[in-house]
Amino acid sequence: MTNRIAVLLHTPAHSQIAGALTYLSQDALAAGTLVRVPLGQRELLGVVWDAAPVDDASGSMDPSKLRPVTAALHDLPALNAHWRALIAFAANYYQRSPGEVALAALPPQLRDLSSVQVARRLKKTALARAAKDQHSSTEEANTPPQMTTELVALSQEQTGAIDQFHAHPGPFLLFGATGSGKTEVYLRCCADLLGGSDHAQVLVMVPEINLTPQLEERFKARFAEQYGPLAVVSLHSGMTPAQRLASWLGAHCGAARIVLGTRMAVFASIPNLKLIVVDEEHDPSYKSHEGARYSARDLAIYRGRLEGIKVLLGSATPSLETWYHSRPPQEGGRYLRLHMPSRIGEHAQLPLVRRVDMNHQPKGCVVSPPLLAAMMQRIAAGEQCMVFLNRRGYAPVLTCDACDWKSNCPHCSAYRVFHKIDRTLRCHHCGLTEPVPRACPDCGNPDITTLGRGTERLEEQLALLLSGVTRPDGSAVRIARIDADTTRLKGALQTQLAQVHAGEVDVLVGTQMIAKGHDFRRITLVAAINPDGALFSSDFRSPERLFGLLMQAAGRAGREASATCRSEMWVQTFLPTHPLYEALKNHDYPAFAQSQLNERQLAGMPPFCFQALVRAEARTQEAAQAFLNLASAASAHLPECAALQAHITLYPAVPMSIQRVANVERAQMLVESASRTALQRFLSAWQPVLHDQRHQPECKGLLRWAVDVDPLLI
DNA sequence: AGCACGCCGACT
DNA sequence: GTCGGCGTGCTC
Repeated sequence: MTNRIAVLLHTPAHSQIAGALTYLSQDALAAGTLVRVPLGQRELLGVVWDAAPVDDASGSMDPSKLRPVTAALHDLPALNAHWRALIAFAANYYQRSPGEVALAALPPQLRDLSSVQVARRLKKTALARAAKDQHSSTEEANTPPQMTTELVALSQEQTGAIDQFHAHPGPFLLFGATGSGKTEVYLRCCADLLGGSDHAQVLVMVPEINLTPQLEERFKARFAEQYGPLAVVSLHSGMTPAQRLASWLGAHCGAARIVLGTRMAVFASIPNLKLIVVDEEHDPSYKSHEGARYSARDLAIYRGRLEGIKVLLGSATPSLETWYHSRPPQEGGRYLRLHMPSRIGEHAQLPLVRRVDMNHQPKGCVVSPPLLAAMMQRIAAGEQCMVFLNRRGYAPVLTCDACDWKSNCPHCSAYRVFHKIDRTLRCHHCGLTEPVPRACPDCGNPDITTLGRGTERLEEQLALLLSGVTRPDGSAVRIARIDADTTRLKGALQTQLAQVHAGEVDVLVGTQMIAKGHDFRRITLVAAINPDGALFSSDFRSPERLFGLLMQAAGRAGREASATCRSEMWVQTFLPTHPLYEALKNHDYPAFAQSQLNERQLAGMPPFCFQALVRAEARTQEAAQAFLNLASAASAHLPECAALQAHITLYPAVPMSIQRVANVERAQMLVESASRTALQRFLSAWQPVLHDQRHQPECKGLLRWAVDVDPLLI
């Protein structure tokens, strides 16, 4: 037992065991080797870490207390230096322990399997690989590759983008309008790099795989043929543990040439990685909301630089951060912008954006008369309409006219939403569901009325408003609704989408769920019922998200619209001259982005500053805020923090916008700096101070806290 | 993070 | 008398 081995385990960022723990081993185990080790009463999976300096924490520990490694998973190749560097960076940047990040990046089932079981799974993968090799060699022998893949002709813009991709090191922003053929560019870039060397692998990330089955299908269709069915694997949380393990092993052992996944895939072990594609890079689901709050898009950029490979981000409405990074190089831009402004196809016109000034419509109307008339016309012509409203349920609040009672949630600082279908009041934050009371619980008044409207009520209202309209064959209008309520059951979304595609629906009502990723070719009219809310939000990223959503929704419209009848995007608004809608009308993302960037620069907001948020949850709001404010004050007494004070702004603790969820009080504190490194150094030095505040008497009732670096929601 | 140990309230 | 709440502390 001569070798001392540093091992990462799933342990939290502070406490006394945040770093690697030291174990003894007969053999010298290479860094990246997976091992099973004892910790207290348990046996855990660990990753052998790069040798620590001699005087690390274990140096001060009694050597006789060191315990031996139980077993090493020698059948599994060690995780390589690039992977370890990515884990180390992510842990450091997002203020978590390397052990937590490393172990969370491995398939969960690996934790439960013995070394023998792992060897068995691996053999399966190896056999599969052998079968695949045979498959591809016979393919190659029998048919030349160009015969097996039907390549569509590229547009001039696509060719230009691909040429630039090859000529430059990247990273790239593929800024392409909806329908400009971004996916084909991804496919070509992947194909080119996969063909460049025998074992090359690519990683393709998508926001949510269940929302983009079309992309997955296209990649499978294109590459399974060429490299065998096992060469394309998926990696996302919807998979069973066994599937995830199989995919992960495929990627790790090199059999999988194309790894397709959600944000978690950025941590996959892909030894011969040559390219990372991040589709819809602006999508907020690339940011993790629990555990280490990482941004998979940002880590993709880092990983690309680390491995010396290309990274291709794609979007029609990039995040302002990415847009800013892709400004011209002479202005300091670090990403190369590849522009594809045109839609492909015969009737490739962008939809006409029409703004309805709701100030001049009948008071209280939901669907304005001109929009209703336009929808009727489309339905009569046999075309489809899509209407969206970002609120599900029937009405967001119930209220008593007599005493001003409102349908508050007893456990959250939010209203419970009225769902007419089962006459319940449901809290969308804690899930509490109760039947609607017969009368006002406070004063007994039987007249309880609804305030506002959700998709359920909109669907009902549209059914009424459109009841007199008939389709070309004389039958009645068919209305369908898609939101989190109608798609709760597994597979329900796919079924409902199929109905829309099959033309069994004339009017589709839904939340923003329907605006994302789906290609409804027969829809020629898209309408946003009440999008103004985002313009008044306290979240400075709201306009950016709204613009993206409306652009995306507009992109749904009318890829099959006839030349004589152009497709339309309708926006009902009380602010028709707002610059956001002005830019939308012109389909001018660059103008919108520039105006937003100007505002952000003036206000000193990201990307012109860097932020971190400390969130605290406690039994009482006082305890949550006391914890944050005490930690803030204590930082002044810590030399490392005090030295950075000039570059750091610490804001006072404030309640979160939804202050209480499930009887837990929530508060947050913003930390800001013009320098990313200053913020990083501050947070690292501050971490132990934050941890120590737990013991203060004022913090009694504190439940948990977490640091969120580069938060999306402020 | 788990999992012990440990010390106070309502039940077989 | 025990079952069980979660508060503190420890794990190489």
